[in-house]
Amino acid sequence: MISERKPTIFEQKVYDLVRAIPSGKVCTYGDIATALGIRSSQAIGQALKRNPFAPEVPCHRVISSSGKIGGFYGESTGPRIDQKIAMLREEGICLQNGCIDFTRFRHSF
DNA sequence: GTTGTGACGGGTC
DNA sequence: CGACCCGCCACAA
Repeated sequence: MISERKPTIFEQKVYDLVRAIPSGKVCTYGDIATALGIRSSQAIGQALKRNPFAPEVPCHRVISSSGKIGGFYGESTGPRIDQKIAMLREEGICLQNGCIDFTRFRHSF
């Protein structure tokens, strides 16, 4: 059981944006942060990491601006990352040497 | 109330 | 391209 805390307006906005990402598309922390009007992508990671909407919010569609997967879904930077990559592939997203070619899959808010 | 840290980004060196 | 610093939000101790 995950510790549920009261999601702040900020988090709710993050979840809403991430949830709005269509299948086969991805987005970066910076995009979300900018979309929310802030400059802190860390807060995005916090919100996603704390995300009480696990499968509801496709955190795996949120990646670093570097194209790296970062580390979401479950514990943290672990074997689940591979599962996420496989899932992204299923959605039509290709991995370039461990990096997502978000240049072709970047979602526009 | 203060401090430190975190799934980060961007700019600068 | 790698390393360092700053910024920014939320949460735990």
